[in-house]
Amino acid sequence: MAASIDNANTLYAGELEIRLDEGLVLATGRALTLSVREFELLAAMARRAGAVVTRGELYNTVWGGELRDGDRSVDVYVSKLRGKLEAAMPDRRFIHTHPGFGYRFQPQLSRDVHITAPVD
Amino acid sequence: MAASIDNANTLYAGELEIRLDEGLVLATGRALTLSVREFELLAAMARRAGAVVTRGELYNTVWGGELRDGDRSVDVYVSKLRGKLEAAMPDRRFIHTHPGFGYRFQPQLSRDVHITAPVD
DNA sequence: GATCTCCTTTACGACTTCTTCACGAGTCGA
DNA sequence: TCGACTCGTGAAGAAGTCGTAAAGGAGATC
Repeated sequence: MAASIDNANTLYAGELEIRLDEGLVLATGRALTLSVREFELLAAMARRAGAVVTRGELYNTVWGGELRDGDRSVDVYVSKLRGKLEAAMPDRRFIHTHPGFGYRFQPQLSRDVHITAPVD
Repeated sequence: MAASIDNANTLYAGELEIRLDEGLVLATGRALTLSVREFELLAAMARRAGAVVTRGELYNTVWGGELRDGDRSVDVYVSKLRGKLEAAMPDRRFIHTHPGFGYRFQPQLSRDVHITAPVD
C-alpha cells in the first residue's frame, strides 16, 4: 500500500498530501487547485492506493449511481487529474492504466516505469 | 503553515502583521485602514493560514450564525480585502480561491503563480 | 439635518466546471 | 491487414460559481 493514513482526515501518497476535509491537495508542499470532481476522484483512488479499481467503482464512489454504458466521465477526469499532477510534479506518475480492468493509483518515479516495462 | 503566532495577540503572514487586540494591520510596516468586518475576516483567515476554509466557516466566525443560501457577504468582503491588500502590496497574493470549496489564505509572490499556472 | 462610513443585498458579467461527443492512437486476435 | 475494442484527450455547450460595482439603509459625527 503506497498511501498511508495519518489520521482520518489526511492521506499521504509519495509527495502528495490529500486533506480530505478541506478539499486541499499539496504537491511537495504547494497547493493544487482541483475542482470538486477532480478532488473526489483523487481521494477515491488514493484511498485504494496500490489496487486496481474499476471505472464502475470509481463512478459509484465519486458520482454516485451506476456507470452507464459509454459514459467516459471517469476517463475524462483521470486525464484532467493526470494533467494537474504532472504539471506540479513532472517526474512522477500516480495514475496507472490497466486496460480492460481499470486504474491503479500508486506514486512512482516516471523513470522507474521505463526501466521495468511490465510493472505498469 | 504560513502565518506564525508570536504571542496570542499578533499574527504574522509574509509582510503582513495583524495585531488582533488593536485592530491594526501593518503591510510592510504601513498601517492599513480596514473596517471591522474586513479586519475580522482577515484575522479569521490568517488564523487558519494554509488551510482551505469554507464560506460557511468564515461566516460563522465573523458574522456569527449560519450562512444562508445565496448570501454573498463573504465573497464581497473577500473582494474588498483583496483590493486593499493588493493596493498595499501589489506583487503579493494572500487570498486564493478554491472553487467549490472555499478560500485559502497564504502569502505568496504573484510571480510564483504565473510560473506554474495550474498549481495556483 | 447633512454628510460620512460601513454594512447588506442585489445584479450582471466573467470565469470555471461538468457533461457529452468526437476523433485518433494503440492493442489484440483472426 | 482488417476490424473490433479500449483508451487519451480536445472541444463545445450548458450549468454553476465567483468577482465586484452599485444601490439603499442604518448609525455615527459634525
